[in-house]
Amino acid sequence: MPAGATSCPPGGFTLQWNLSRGVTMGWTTIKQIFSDHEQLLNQVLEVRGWIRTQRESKNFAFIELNDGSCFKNLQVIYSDTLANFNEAVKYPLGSALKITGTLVASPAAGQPFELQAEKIEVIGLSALDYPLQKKRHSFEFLRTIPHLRPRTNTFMAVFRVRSLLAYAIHSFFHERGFVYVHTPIITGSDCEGAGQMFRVTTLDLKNPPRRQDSEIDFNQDFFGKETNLTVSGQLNVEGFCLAFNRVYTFGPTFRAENSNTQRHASEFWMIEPEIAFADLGDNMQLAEDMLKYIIRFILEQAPQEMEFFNRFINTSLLQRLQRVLDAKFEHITYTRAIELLQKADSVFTFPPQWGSDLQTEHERYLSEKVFQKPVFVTDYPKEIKAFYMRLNDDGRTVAAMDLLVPDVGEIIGGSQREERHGVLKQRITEMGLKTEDYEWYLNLRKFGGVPHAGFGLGFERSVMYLTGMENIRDVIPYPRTPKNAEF
RNA sequence: UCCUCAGUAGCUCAAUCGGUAGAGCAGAUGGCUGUUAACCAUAAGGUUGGGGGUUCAAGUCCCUCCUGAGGAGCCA
Repeated sequence: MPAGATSCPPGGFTLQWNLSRGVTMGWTTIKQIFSDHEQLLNQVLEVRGWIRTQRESKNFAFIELNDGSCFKNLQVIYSDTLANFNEAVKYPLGSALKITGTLVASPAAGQPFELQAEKIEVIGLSALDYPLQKKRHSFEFLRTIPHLRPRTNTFMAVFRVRSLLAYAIHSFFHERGFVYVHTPIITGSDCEGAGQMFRVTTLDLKNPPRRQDSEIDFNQDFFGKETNLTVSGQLNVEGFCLAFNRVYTFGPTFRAENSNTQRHASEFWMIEPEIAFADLGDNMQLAEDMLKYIIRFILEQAPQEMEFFNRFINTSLLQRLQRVLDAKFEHITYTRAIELLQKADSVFTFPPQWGSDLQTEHERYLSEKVFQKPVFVTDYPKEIKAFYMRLNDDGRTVAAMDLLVPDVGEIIGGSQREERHGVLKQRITEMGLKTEDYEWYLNLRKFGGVPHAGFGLGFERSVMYLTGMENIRDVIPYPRTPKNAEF
Protein backbone atom coordinates (compact mmCIF):
# COMPACT_ATOMS: atom_id res chain seq x y z
CA MET A 1 0.00 0.00 0.00
CA PRO A 2 1.18 3.52 -0.68
CA ALA A 3 3.07 5.35 1.95
CA GLY A 4 1.70 8.53 3.48
CA ALA A 5 0.74 11.47 1.36
CA THR A 6 3.98 13.28 2.07
CA SER A 7 6.36 10.61 0.89
CA CYS A 8 7.72 10.17 -2.57
CA PRO A 9 8.94 6.60 -2.73
CA PRO A 10 11.74 5.01 -4.74
CA GLY A 11 11.67 5.34 -8.45
CA GLY A 12 13.14 8.81 -8.97
CA PHE A 13 16.62 10.18 -8.59
CA THR A 14 17.95 11.70 -5.40
CA LEU A 15 20.51 14.25 -4.37
CA GLN A 16 22.44 11.42 -2.69
CA TRP A 17 22.72 9.75 -6.06
CA ASN A 18 24.15 12.91 -7.52
CA LEU A 19 26.63 13.31 -4.68
CA SER A 20 27.75 9.71 -4.95
CA ARG A 21 28.68 10.44 -8.54
CA GLY A 22 30.76 13.38 -7.37
CA VAL A 23 28.32 15.86 -8.87
CA THR A 24 26.84 18.55 -6.71
CA MET A 25 23.96 19.72 -8.78
CA GLY A 26 23.10 22.65 -6.57
CA TRP A 27 19.36 22.19 -6.58
CA THR A 28 16.90 19.99 -4.81
CA THR A 29 14.65 17.47 -6.47
CA ILE A 30 10.95 17.42 -5.68
CA LYS A 31 11.36 13.79 -4.78
CA GLN A 32 13.84 14.76 -2.11
CA ILE A 33 11.58 17.50 -0.80
CA PHE A 34 8.75 15.01 -0.36
CA SER A 35 10.94 12.51 1.45
CA ASP A 36 12.89 14.99 3.64
CA HIS A 37 10.42 17.85 4.03
CA GLU A 38 10.62 17.83 7.81
CA GLN A 39 14.36 18.58 7.79
CA LEU A 40 14.04 20.95 4.84
CA LEU A 41 11.26 23.05 6.37
CA ASN A 42 12.12 26.77 6.58
CA GLN A 43 15.24 26.26 4.48
CA VAL A 44 15.98 28.09 1.27
CA LEU A 45 15.97 25.70 -1.68
CA GLU A 46 16.36 25.84 -5.42
CA VAL A 47 14.18 23.67 -7.65
CA ARG A 48 14.10 23.24 -11.42
CA GLY A 49 11.18 21.88 -13.36
CA TRP A 50 8.27 22.52 -15.68
CA ILE A 51 4.97 24.30 -15.03
CA ARG A 52 2.19 21.75 -14.91
CA THR A 53 -0.49 24.29 -14.06
CA GLN A 54 -0.69 27.82 -12.78
CA ARG A 55 -3.46 29.75 -10.93
CA GLU A 56 -3.27 33.44 -10.28
CA SER A 57 -5.04 36.11 -8.25
CA LYS A 58 -4.36 39.83 -8.17
CA ASN A 59 -1.52 39.80 -5.67
CA PHE A 60 -0.33 36.19 -5.62
CA ALA A 61 -0.23 33.07 -7.72
CA PHE A 62 0.36 29.35 -7.51
CA ILE A 63 2.50 27.20 -9.77
CA GLU A 64 2.46 23.44 -9.71
CA LEU A 65 5.94 22.41 -10.68
CA ASN A 66 7.00 18.94 -11.80
CA ASP A 67 10.67 18.05 -12.26
CA GLY A 68 10.29 14.41 -13.27
CA SER A 69 11.97 13.13 -10.12
CA CYS A 70 8.70 11.87 -8.75
CA PHE A 71 5.05 11.59 -9.61
CA LYS A 72 3.93 14.49 -7.43
CA ASN A 73 4.05 18.19 -8.17
CA LEU A 74 5.45 20.83 -5.85
CA GLN A 75 3.12 23.75 -5.12
CA VAL A 76 4.99 27.02 -5.44
CA ILE A 77 3.39 30.25 -4.19
CA TYR A 78 4.64 33.68 -5.16
CA SER A 79 3.35 37.18 -4.57
CA ASP A 80 3.51 40.54 -6.35
CA THR A 81 6.52 41.44 -4.25
CA LEU A 82 8.50 39.49 -6.86
CA ALA A 83 10.12 41.83 -9.36
CA ASN A 84 8.83 39.77 -12.30
CA PHE A 85 5.40 38.94 -10.87
CA ASN A 86 3.48 40.37 -13.82
CA GLU A 87 5.57 38.40 -16.31
CA ALA A 88 5.57 35.21 -14.24
CA VAL A 89 1.78 34.88 -14.13
CA LYS A 90 1.89 34.80 -17.93
CA TYR A 91 4.49 32.04 -18.28
CA PRO A 92 2.65 29.42 -20.32
CA LEU A 93 2.13 25.86 -19.14
CA GLY A 94 5.11 23.68 -19.95
CA SER A 95 7.67 26.44 -19.35
CA ALA A 96 10.89 25.39 -17.61
CA LEU A 97 11.74 27.38 -14.50
CA LYS A 98 14.43 27.71 -11.88
CA ILE A 99 12.84 28.75 -8.60
CA THR A 100 14.50 29.74 -5.33
CA GLY A 101 12.41 29.97 -2.22
CA THR A 102 11.71 28.85 1.31
CA LEU A 103 9.94 25.60 2.06
CA VAL A 104 7.06 26.44 4.40
CA ALA A 105 4.12 24.62 5.90
CA SER A 106 1.03 25.19 3.77
CA PRO A 107 -1.86 27.03 5.44
CA ALA A 108 -4.44 25.51 3.07
CA ALA A 109 -5.60 21.97 2.67
CA GLY A 110 -4.40 19.89 -0.25
CA GLN A 111 -0.70 19.85 0.45
CA PRO A 112 1.32 19.77 3.67
CA PHE A 113 4.02 22.15 2.46
CA GLU A 114 4.80 24.53 -0.38
CA LEU A 115 7.66 26.61 -1.69
CA GLN A 116 7.43 30.33 -0.99
CA ALA A 117 9.23 31.66 -4.05
CA GLU A 118 11.74 34.45 -3.71
CA LYS A 119 13.10 34.25 -7.23
CA ILE A 120 11.65 32.77 -10.40
CA GLU A 121 13.88 32.50 -13.47
CA VAL A 122 12.95 31.20 -16.88
CA ILE A 123 15.17 28.48 -18.31
CA GLY A 124 12.99 27.73 -21.29
CA LEU A 125 9.73 29.48 -22.07
CA SER A 126 6.90 27.48 -23.59
CA ALA A 127 4.82 28.80 -26.48
CA LEU A 128 1.16 29.81 -26.15
CA ASP A 129 0.03 26.95 -28.32
CA TYR A 130 1.29 24.29 -25.89
CA PRO A 131 -1.12 21.41 -26.60
CA LEU A 132 -1.52 20.16 -23.05
CA GLN A 133 -4.22 21.98 -21.14
CA LYS A 134 -5.56 22.13 -17.63
CA LYS A 135 -8.12 19.48 -18.46
CA ARG A 136 -8.46 15.85 -19.21
CA HIS A 137 -7.31 14.86 -22.69
CA SER A 138 -8.37 11.76 -24.57
CA PHE A 139 -5.73 9.05 -25.04
CA GLU A 140 -6.41 9.25 -28.78
CA PHE A 141 -5.40 12.90 -28.86
CA LEU A 142 -2.33 12.28 -26.71
CA ARG A 143 -1.21 9.56 -29.14
CA THR A 144 -0.82 12.32 -31.73
CA ILE A 145 1.75 14.04 -29.48
CA PRO A 146 3.82 11.16 -28.07
CA HIS A 147 6.77 13.51 -27.50
CA LEU A 148 4.70 15.59 -25.06
CA ARG A 149 2.45 13.05 -23.38
CA PRO A 150 5.06 11.93 -20.78
CA ARG A 151 4.37 15.31 -19.20
CA THR A 152 0.88 14.18 -18.21
CA ASN A 153 0.07 12.35 -14.99
CA THR A 154 -1.05 9.16 -16.67
CA PHE A 155 1.90 8.80 -18.99
CA MET A 156 4.46 9.85 -16.44
CA ALA A 157 3.07 7.04 -14.27
CA VAL A 158 2.94 4.53 -17.14
CA PHE A 159 6.50 5.09 -18.26
CA ARG A 160 7.97 5.08 -14.79
CA VAL A 161 6.24 1.76 -14.17
CA ARG A 162 7.51 0.50 -17.52
CA SER A 163 11.05 1.41 -16.53
CA LEU A 164 10.71 -0.20 -13.10
CA LEU A 165 9.19 -3.30 -14.64
CA ALA A 166 12.25 -3.81 -16.84
CA TYR A 167 14.38 -3.47 -13.74
CA ALA A 168 12.16 -5.95 -11.87
CA ILE A 169 12.54 -8.54 -14.62
CA HIS A 170 16.32 -8.30 -14.68
CA SER A 171 16.34 -8.40 -10.91
CA PHE A 172 14.14 -11.52 -10.79
CA PHE A 173 16.31 -13.48 -13.19
CA HIS A 174 19.65 -12.35 -11.82
CA GLU A 175 18.64 -13.27 -8.29
CA ARG A 176 18.07 -16.77 -9.66
CA GLY A 177 21.35 -17.12 -11.51
CA PHE A 178 20.07 -16.54 -15.04
CA VAL A 179 22.39 -15.19 -17.73
CA TYR A 180 21.05 -12.38 -19.92
CA VAL A 181 21.65 -13.17 -23.61
CA HIS A 182 21.43 -10.67 -26.45
CA THR A 183 20.04 -12.60 -29.38
CA PRO A 184 20.30 -10.96 -32.81
CA ILE A 185 17.86 -8.34 -34.03
CA ILE A 186 18.67 -9.09 -37.66
CA THR A 187 18.07 -12.71 -38.48
CA GLY A 188 19.29 -14.66 -41.44
CA SER A 189 16.73 -17.39 -41.19
CA ASP A 190 13.02 -17.33 -41.79
CA CYS A 191 12.63 -20.47 -39.70
CA GLU A 192 11.58 -18.75 -36.52
CA GLY A 193 8.01 -19.81 -37.02
CA ALA A 194 4.83 -18.07 -38.00
CA GLY A 195 4.56 -14.34 -38.34
CA GLN A 196 5.17 -11.91 -41.17
CA MET A 197 8.66 -10.44 -40.99
CA PHE A 198 10.15 -7.08 -41.88
CA ARG A 199 12.72 -7.39 -44.65
CA VAL A 200 16.16 -5.92 -44.02
CA THR A 201 17.95 -4.98 -47.21
CA THR A 202 20.29 -2.46 -48.80
CA LEU A 203 19.23 -3.39 -52.32
CA ASP A 204 17.82 -0.66 -54.53
CA LEU A 205 14.11 -1.40 -54.36
CA LYS A 206 13.45 0.47 -57.60
CA ASN A 207 15.95 -1.60 -59.50
CA PRO A 208 17.06 -4.73 -57.62
CA PRO A 209 19.61 -7.10 -59.17
CA ARG A 210 18.01 -10.06 -60.92
CA ARG A 211 19.11 -13.64 -61.42
CA GLN A 212 18.83 -15.51 -64.71
CA ASP A 213 15.32 -16.67 -63.73
CA SER A 214 14.34 -13.01 -63.07
CA GLU A 215 14.02 -13.57 -59.32
CA ILE A 216 15.69 -10.97 -57.07
CA ASP A 217 19.34 -11.90 -56.47
CA PHE A 218 19.83 -11.71 -52.73
CA ASN A 219 23.42 -12.92 -53.11
CA GLN A 220 24.15 -9.28 -53.92
CA ASP A 221 22.39 -8.00 -50.81
CA PHE A 222 24.33 -6.71 -47.79
CA PHE A 223 24.51 -10.07 -46.01
CA GLY A 224 24.60 -12.11 -49.19
CA LYS A 225 21.20 -13.59 -48.40
CA GLU A 226 17.68 -12.65 -47.37
CA THR A 227 17.53 -11.11 -43.91
CA ASN A 228 14.71 -9.94 -41.67
CA LEU A 229 14.04 -8.42 -38.28
CA THR A 230 13.64 -11.03 -35.58
CA VAL A 231 10.23 -12.26 -34.43
CA SER A 232 11.66 -14.20 -31.49
CA GLY A 233 15.01 -14.93 -29.88
CA GLN A 234 13.96 -18.34 -28.65
CA LEU A 235 15.72 -20.63 -31.10
CA ASN A 236 18.95 -18.71 -30.73
CA VAL A 237 18.80 -18.59 -26.97
CA GLU A 238 18.35 -22.35 -26.72
CA GLY A 239 21.98 -22.73 -27.67
CA PHE A 240 22.99 -20.60 -24.70
CA CYS A 241 20.57 -22.45 -22.45
CA LEU A 242 22.46 -25.66 -23.16
CA ALA A 243 25.64 -23.94 -22.00
CA PHE A 244 24.55 -21.68 -19.13
CA ASN A 245 21.55 -23.75 -17.99
CA ARG A 246 19.43 -20.74 -17.11
CA VAL A 247 19.20 -17.88 -19.59
CA TYR A 248 16.81 -15.21 -20.75
CA THR A 249 16.46 -12.71 -23.56
CA PHE A 250 14.87 -9.31 -23.19
CA GLY A 251 14.76 -7.21 -26.30
CA PRO A 252 12.73 -5.80 -29.15
CA THR A 253 10.75 -8.00 -31.50
CA PHE A 254 9.13 -7.16 -34.81
CA ARG A 255 6.00 -8.48 -36.44
CA ALA A 256 4.76 -7.26 -39.80
CA GLU A 257 1.27 -8.64 -39.25
CA ASN A 258 -1.53 -6.28 -40.19
CA SER A 259 -2.98 -6.45 -36.69
CA ASN A 260 -5.20 -3.62 -35.54
CA THR A 261 -6.08 -4.34 -31.94
CA GLN A 262 -5.47 -2.95 -28.48
CA ARG A 263 -3.03 -5.76 -27.78
CA HIS A 264 -0.79 -5.78 -30.87
CA ALA A 265 2.10 -3.62 -31.97
CA SER A 266 4.56 -4.01 -34.83
CA GLU A 267 7.51 -3.38 -32.53
CA PHE A 268 7.37 -4.67 -28.99
CA TRP A 269 9.61 -6.14 -26.32
CA MET A 270 9.62 -9.72 -25.24
CA ILE A 271 11.16 -11.66 -22.37
CA GLU A 272 12.09 -15.23 -23.13
CA PRO A 273 13.59 -17.36 -20.35
CA GLU A 274 14.88 -20.83 -21.16
CA ILE A 275 15.82 -23.41 -18.51
CA ALA A 276 17.73 -26.67 -18.93
CA PHE A 277 17.10 -29.96 -17.14
CA ALA A 278 13.52 -28.78 -16.77
CA ASP A 279 10.05 -29.84 -17.80
CA LEU A 280 6.74 -28.06 -18.37
CA GLY A 281 5.93 -28.04 -14.65
CA ASP A 282 9.21 -26.26 -13.82
CA ASN A 283 8.43 -23.84 -16.63
CA MET A 284 5.01 -22.94 -15.25
CA GLN A 285 6.37 -22.58 -11.73
CA LEU A 286 8.96 -20.14 -13.07
CA ALA A 287 6.28 -18.15 -14.88
CA GLU A 288 4.09 -17.94 -11.79
CA ASP A 289 7.01 -16.93 -9.55
CA MET A 290 8.08 -14.28 -12.03
CA LEU A 291 4.62 -12.75 -12.39
CA LYS A 292 4.15 -12.54 -8.64
CA TYR A 293 7.64 -11.14 -8.15
CA ILE A 294 7.17 -8.30 -10.62
CA ILE A 295 3.76 -7.40 -9.20
CA ARG A 296 5.18 -7.23 -5.68
CA PHE A 297 8.16 -5.23 -6.94
CA ILE A 298 6.01 -2.61 -8.66
CA LEU A 299 3.59 -2.27 -5.74
CA GLU A 300 6.57 -1.57 -3.49
CA GLN A 301 8.53 0.67 -5.82
CA ALA A 302 5.75 2.73 -7.40
CA PRO A 303 2.96 3.04 -4.80
CA GLN A 304 1.91 6.54 -5.88
CA GLU A 305 1.67 5.58 -9.53
CA MET A 306 -0.28 2.43 -8.67
CA GLU A 307 -2.63 4.39 -6.43
CA PHE A 308 -3.18 6.79 -9.32
CA PHE A 309 -4.02 3.94 -11.74
CA ASN A 310 -6.38 2.47 -9.20
CA ARG A 311 -8.22 5.77 -8.90
CA PHE A 312 -8.35 6.98 -12.49
CA ILE A 313 -7.70 4.05 -14.84
CA ASN A 314 -9.18 0.93 -13.26
CA THR A 315 -10.75 1.04 -9.82
CA SER A 316 -10.31 -2.68 -9.24
CA LEU A 317 -6.65 -2.78 -10.26
CA LEU A 318 -5.05 -3.10 -6.82
CA GLN A 319 -7.63 -5.66 -5.79
CA ARG A 320 -6.97 -7.66 -8.94
CA LEU A 321 -3.22 -7.64 -8.44
CA GLN A 322 -3.53 -8.55 -4.79
CA ARG A 323 -5.69 -11.51 -5.77
CA VAL A 324 -3.00 -12.70 -8.16
CA LEU A 325 -0.42 -12.48 -5.37
CA ASP A 326 -2.65 -14.50 -3.05
CA ALA A 327 -3.79 -17.05 -5.62
CA LYS A 328 -2.27 -20.33 -6.60
CA PHE A 329 -2.54 -20.23 -10.39
CA GLU A 330 -4.97 -22.67 -11.91
CA HIS A 331 -3.81 -25.48 -14.22
CA ILE A 332 -6.02 -27.10 -16.78
CA THR A 333 -5.37 -29.20 -19.86
CA TYR A 334 -6.59 -28.09 -23.24
CA THR A 335 -8.78 -31.18 -23.42
CA ARG A 336 -10.42 -30.36 -20.09
CA ALA A 337 -10.84 -26.73 -21.16
CA ILE A 338 -12.74 -27.82 -24.26
CA GLU A 339 -15.00 -29.99 -22.10
CA LEU A 340 -15.69 -27.07 -19.75
CA LEU A 341 -16.43 -24.75 -22.65
CA GLN A 342 -18.77 -27.23 -24.28
CA LYS A 343 -20.73 -27.49 -21.02
CA ALA A 344 -20.77 -23.73 -20.50
CA ASP A 345 -23.99 -21.73 -20.28
CA SER A 346 -22.52 -19.00 -22.47
CA VAL A 347 -23.25 -19.01 -26.16
CA PHE A 348 -20.04 -18.71 -28.15
CA THR A 349 -19.77 -17.35 -31.65
CA PHE A 350 -17.36 -20.20 -32.36
CA PRO A 351 -18.38 -23.50 -30.78
CA PRO A 352 -15.44 -24.99 -28.88
CA GLN A 353 -14.15 -28.10 -30.58
CA TRP A 354 -11.19 -30.36 -29.84
CA GLY A 355 -8.50 -29.69 -32.42
CA SER A 356 -9.28 -26.01 -32.95
CA ASP A 357 -7.40 -23.27 -31.18
CA LEU A 358 -9.11 -21.45 -28.33
CA GLN A 359 -10.82 -18.25 -29.44
CA THR A 360 -10.47 -15.01 -27.53
CA GLU A 361 -14.03 -15.46 -26.23
CA HIS A 362 -13.08 -18.92 -24.91
CA GLU A 363 -9.97 -17.64 -23.19
CA ARG A 364 -11.87 -14.82 -21.57
CA TYR A 365 -14.58 -17.18 -20.37
CA LEU A 366 -12.01 -19.44 -18.72
CA SER A 367 -9.97 -16.73 -17.00
CA GLU A 368 -12.75 -14.27 -16.19
CA LYS A 369 -15.81 -16.43 -15.57
CA VAL A 370 -14.69 -19.91 -14.57
CA PHE A 371 -11.53 -19.25 -12.55
CA GLN A 372 -11.36 -15.47 -12.11
CA LYS A 373 -7.61 -15.69 -11.81
CA PRO A 374 -4.62 -16.60 -13.97
CA VAL A 375 -4.93 -20.03 -15.51
CA PHE A 376 -2.41 -22.18 -17.37
CA VAL A 377 -3.87 -24.13 -20.26
CA THR A 378 -1.57 -27.03 -21.20
CA ASP A 379 -1.14 -29.89 -23.64
CA TYR A 380 -2.56 -28.54 -26.88
CA PRO A 381 -3.08 -30.62 -30.02
CA LYS A 382 0.24 -30.81 -31.87
CA GLU A 383 -1.30 -29.57 -35.11
CA ILE A 384 -2.00 -26.09 -33.75
CA LYS A 385 1.37 -25.55 -32.06
CA ALA A 386 4.95 -25.01 -33.16
CA PHE A 387 7.24 -27.81 -34.34
CA TYR A 388 9.73 -27.44 -31.46
CA MET A 389 7.24 -28.26 -28.70
CA ARG A 390 7.75 -31.63 -27.05
CA LEU A 391 5.45 -34.42 -28.20
CA ASN A 392 3.53 -36.00 -25.34
CA ASP A 393 3.26 -39.77 -24.86
CA ASP A 394 -0.29 -39.77 -26.27
CA GLY A 395 1.21 -38.83 -29.63
CA ARG A 396 -1.45 -36.21 -30.32
CA THR A 397 -0.68 -33.35 -27.90
CA VAL A 398 2.44 -31.33 -27.10
CA ALA A 399 3.82 -30.01 -23.79
CA ALA A 400 2.72 -26.43 -24.41
CA MET A 401 1.29 -23.89 -21.99
CA ASP A 402 -0.48 -20.57 -22.34
CA LEU A 403 -1.11 -18.37 -19.33
CA LEU A 404 -4.45 -16.58 -19.56
CA VAL A 405 -5.13 -13.65 -17.27
CA PRO A 406 -8.42 -11.80 -16.77
CA ASP A 407 -8.83 -8.60 -18.84
CA VAL A 408 -5.63 -8.96 -20.87
CA GLY A 409 -5.88 -12.49 -22.21
CA GLU A 410 -2.81 -14.46 -23.22
CA ILE A 411 0.19 -12.94 -21.51
CA ILE A 412 2.60 -15.88 -21.65
CA GLY A 413 3.08 -18.67 -24.15
CA GLY A 414 5.64 -21.42 -23.67
CA SER A 415 6.51 -25.07 -23.86
CA GLN A 416 8.87 -27.84 -23.04
CA ARG A 417 11.10 -28.22 -26.08
CA GLU A 418 11.49 -31.40 -28.06
CA GLU A 419 14.90 -32.72 -27.00
CA ARG A 420 14.76 -36.04 -28.89
CA HIS A 421 16.69 -35.66 -32.13
CA GLY A 422 14.67 -38.17 -34.12
CA VAL A 423 11.29 -36.92 -32.94
CA LEU A 424 12.22 -33.29 -33.62
CA LYS A 425 13.43 -34.12 -37.11
CA GLN A 426 10.20 -35.93 -37.85
CA ARG A 427 8.09 -33.05 -36.48
CA ILE A 428 9.95 -30.60 -38.73
CA THR A 429 9.11 -32.72 -41.73
CA GLU A 430 5.51 -33.22 -40.62
CA MET A 431 5.00 -29.48 -40.38
CA GLY A 432 6.19 -29.08 -43.97
CA LEU A 433 9.51 -27.45 -43.05
CA LYS A 434 12.94 -28.25 -44.46
CA THR A 435 15.31 -30.06 -42.09
CA GLU A 436 18.35 -28.46 -43.72
CA ASP A 437 17.16 -25.05 -42.46
CA TYR A 438 17.30 -26.41 -38.90
CA GLU A 439 20.61 -28.26 -38.99
CA TRP A 440 22.21 -26.12 -36.29
CA TYR A 441 19.06 -26.36 -34.14
CA LEU A 442 18.98 -30.15 -34.49
CA ASN A 443 22.67 -30.18 -33.54
CA LEU A 444 21.76 -28.94 -30.09
CA ARG A 445 20.02 -32.30 -29.63
CA LYS A 446 22.97 -34.18 -31.06
CA PHE A 447 25.63 -32.72 -28.76
CA GLY A 448 24.44 -33.30 -25.21
CA GLY A 449 20.80 -32.34 -25.57
CA VAL A 450 18.75 -32.28 -22.38
CA PRO A 451 15.11 -31.67 -21.53
CA HIS A 452 14.57 -27.94 -21.47
CA ALA A 453 11.71 -25.48 -21.48
CA GLY A 454 10.94 -21.81 -21.77
CA PHE A 455 8.31 -19.21 -22.43
CA GLY A 456 7.74 -15.79 -23.91
CA LEU A 457 6.28 -12.92 -21.94
CA GLY A 458 5.00 -9.88 -23.76
CA PHE A 459 6.59 -6.94 -21.97
CA GLU A 460 3.94 -4.41 -23.02
CA ARG A 461 1.15 -6.77 -22.05
CA SER A 462 2.72 -6.98 -18.61
CA VAL A 463 2.79 -3.21 -18.37
CA MET A 464 -0.88 -3.16 -19.36
CA TYR A 465 -1.72 -5.78 -16.80
CA LEU A 466 0.09 -3.89 -14.04
CA THR A 467 -1.23 -0.44 -14.85
CA GLY A 468 -4.75 -1.20 -16.08
CA MET A 469 -4.05 0.63 -19.33
CA GLU A 470 -6.19 -0.92 -22.05
CA ASN A 471 -4.32 -0.03 -25.23
CA ILE A 472 -0.80 -1.20 -26.05
CA ARG A 473 -0.21 2.09 -27.87
CA ASP A 474 -0.42 3.82 -24.50
CA VAL A 475 2.35 1.83 -22.84
CA ILE A 476 4.97 2.26 -25.61
CA PRO A 477 6.83 5.59 -25.81
CA TYR A 478 6.57 5.88 -29.58
CA PRO A 479 4.31 3.03 -30.70
CA ARG A 480 4.62 1.43 -34.12
CA THR A 481 1.47 -0.07 -35.55
CA PRO A 482 0.25 -0.59 -39.12
CA LYS A 483 0.19 2.80 -40.89
CA ASN A 484 1.80 4.51 -37.92
CA ALA A 485 5.51 5.15 -37.54
CA GLU A 486 5.49 8.90 -36.92
CA PHE A 487 8.10 10.51 -34.71
C1' U B 1 -7.20 -8.21 -43.76
C1' C B 2 -12.68 -8.44 -42.45
C1' C B 3 -17.01 -6.26 -39.61
C1' U B 4 -19.03 -1.95 -36.90
C1' C B 5 -18.81 3.07 -35.41
C1' A B 6 -16.74 7.87 -35.77
C1' G B 7 -14.22 12.52 -37.99
C1' U B 8 -17.73 19.85 -36.49
C1' A B 9 -13.21 25.92 -33.10
C1' G B 10 -6.45 24.30 -30.27
C1' C B 11 -9.08 20.24 -26.87
C1' U B 12 -13.91 17.66 -25.27
C1' C B 13 -18.55 17.68 -27.34
C1' A B 14 -23.79 19.67 -29.19
C1' A B 15 -26.72 21.01 -33.62
C1' U B 16 -34.62 17.75 -33.64
C1' C B 17 -37.69 15.96 -40.21
C1' G B 18 -32.34 18.44 -44.97
C1' G B 19 -33.57 25.06 -43.52
C1' U B 20 -28.71 31.28 -40.74
C1' A B 21 -22.98 26.01 -37.05
C1' G B 22 -23.34 26.40 -30.65
C1' A B 23 -21.30 25.43 -25.53
C1' G B 24 -17.48 24.22 -21.87
C1' C B 25 -12.29 24.25 -21.41
C1' A B 26 -7.62 26.34 -23.48
C1' G B 27 -5.59 31.01 -25.54
C1' A B 28 -6.45 36.99 -25.34
C1' U B 29 -8.13 41.28 -22.22
C1' G B 30 -9.98 43.01 -17.43
C1' G B 31 -11.38 41.76 -12.14
C1' C B 32 -10.49 39.00 -7.53
C1' U B 33 -5.68 38.31 -0.79
C1' G B 34 -5.07 30.91 -0.17
C1' U B 35 -5.93 28.60 -5.00
C1' U B 36 -6.29 22.82 -5.93
C1' A B 37 -8.99 21.00 -13.60
C1' A B 38 -9.60 28.08 -9.00
C1' C B 39 -13.53 31.66 -9.87
C1' C B 40 -16.26 36.12 -12.39
C1' A B 41 -16.79 39.29 -16.85
C1' U B 42 -15.76 40.69 -22.06
C1' A B 43 -14.25 40.03 -26.94
C1' A B 44 -12.18 36.68 -30.44
C1' G B 45 -12.06 31.89 -32.48
C1' G B 46 -15.09 27.53 -38.32
C1' U B 47 -13.29 25.70 -46.15
C1' U B 48 -18.00 20.78 -40.51
C1' G B 49 -11.37 15.04 -42.78
C1' G B 50 -10.46 15.27 -48.79
C1' G B 51 -13.02 14.70 -53.54
C1' G B 52 -17.53 13.94 -56.26
C1' G B 53 -23.00 13.71 -56.45
C1' U B 54 -28.57 14.55 -55.22
C1' U B 55 -31.40 19.10 -53.81
C1' C B 56 -34.14 25.66 -54.15
C1' A B 57 -31.09 24.43 -49.81
C1' A B 58 -26.26 19.41 -47.12
C1' G B 59 -22.60 19.16 -40.78
C1' U B 60 -27.09 16.10 -41.87
C1' C B 61 -28.73 12.02 -47.73
C1' C B 62 -25.67 8.96 -51.67
C1' C B 63 -20.67 7.37 -53.81
C1' U B 64 -15.48 7.30 -53.06
C1' C B 65 -10.83 8.00 -50.69
C1' C B 66 -8.09 9.19 -46.10
C1' U B 67 -7.61 8.95 -40.83
C1' G B 68 -8.99 7.19 -35.98
C1' A B 69 -11.49 3.90 -32.46
C1' G B 70 -13.85 -0.79 -31.02
C1' G B 71 -14.50 -6.04 -32.27
C1' A B 72 -12.50 -10.51 -35.06
C1' G B 73 -8.37 -13.21 -37.03
C1' C B 74 -2.98 -13.71 -35.99
C1' C B 75 -0.23 -13.69 -31.62
C1' A B 76 3.13 -11.74 -27.11
